[in-house]
Amino acid sequence: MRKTRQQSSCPMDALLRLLMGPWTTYILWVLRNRGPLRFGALQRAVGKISARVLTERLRLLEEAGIIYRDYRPTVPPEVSYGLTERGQELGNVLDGLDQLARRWAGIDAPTETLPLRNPPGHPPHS
Amino acid sequence: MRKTRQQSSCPMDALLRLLMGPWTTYILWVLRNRGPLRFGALQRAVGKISARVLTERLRLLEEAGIIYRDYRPTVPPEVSYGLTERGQELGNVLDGLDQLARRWAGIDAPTETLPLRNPPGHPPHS
DNA sequence: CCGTATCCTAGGAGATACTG
DNA sequence: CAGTATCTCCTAGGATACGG
Repeated sequence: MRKTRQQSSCPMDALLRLLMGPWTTYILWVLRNRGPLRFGALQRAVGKISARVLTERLRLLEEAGIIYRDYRPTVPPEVSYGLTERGQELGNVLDGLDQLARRWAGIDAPTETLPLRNPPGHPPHS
Repeated sequence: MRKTRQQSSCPMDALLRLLMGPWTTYILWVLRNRGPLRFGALQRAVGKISARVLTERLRLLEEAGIIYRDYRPTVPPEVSYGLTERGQELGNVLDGLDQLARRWAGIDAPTETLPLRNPPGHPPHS
C-alpha cells in the first residue's frame, strides 16, 4: 500500500518532489560515476543511508523511469541498479544547476561530473 | 537567532535544499511572471501560504542572492521582492528541468515560462 | 543478499495572536 | 502593512529485527 505521498498534476512539481527526497541526487551521482551497482554496494557507496530509505528512493526513481532495476533470481539473489536514458538526461540538467551553484560559490573546480549532493561523509539533509 | 538548519559545504546541496523547501519554486515562478511584488500581494498570489513560512522562504532566497528585498520605511511600510540576476539565471536552469518533466509526461504545451511548482490551487508538498 | 515490518522521535509546517 | 512569537500536530526518516 503506497503511502500518503500526494501526487501533483504538475510534471515539474512531481519531478522536484522526487529529487527533493533525502539522498536522492547523491544516489544518482553515485550511479552515474560508479556505473550500475548492486544494492549492497550502492548502500555502502552512499554511506549512512538506511536500507529502508534507500529502497524507497530506488522505487520512486524506478517508477519515474530514471533508473532501472535488474533482478537476477540467483542464489544469493543479485539486484543491480543503473541509470536509464532519462537518468542520463536528468543528470545533464542537474549538471547545469551544479555549475550555477559552483559559480555562485566562487568555485570552478570541476572535480567530478554530475551534481554531488552530499559530499561523501556529509549527512543527508534531515 | 538562526535555526537548526544545517548547512552543507557542497554548493549544489545547499542550492537544492533551498529549492526543496515548500512553496519555494512557486514563489520564484510568481516573482518571475508578475514581476516585483509587495509582501501582501505575493502572499495572495501564492495562495494559502502562511506569513511565517513565506517570510522564512524569502529570507533564505535573499541570503542566497536569488531575490532582493526593497524596503521603504514609509507609513505604512512598503516592502517589495523581486528576482535578482541570479534569480533569472536560476529560472532558466529550472526551465530546463521543467521542459524535461513535461516532455517525459508527454506534454508539450508551454503555457507559461518558468517551472510552476504548485499549480494555483494545489497544496504545497508537505 | 535484498529487502520488508515496526517502533519511535525530531523538527518542520499550519494556525493564531500579537507588535513596530 | 509586514512581519514575529508560540503552540501544537504530524509525518518523514533512523534504528532495529526479521523474512524470502
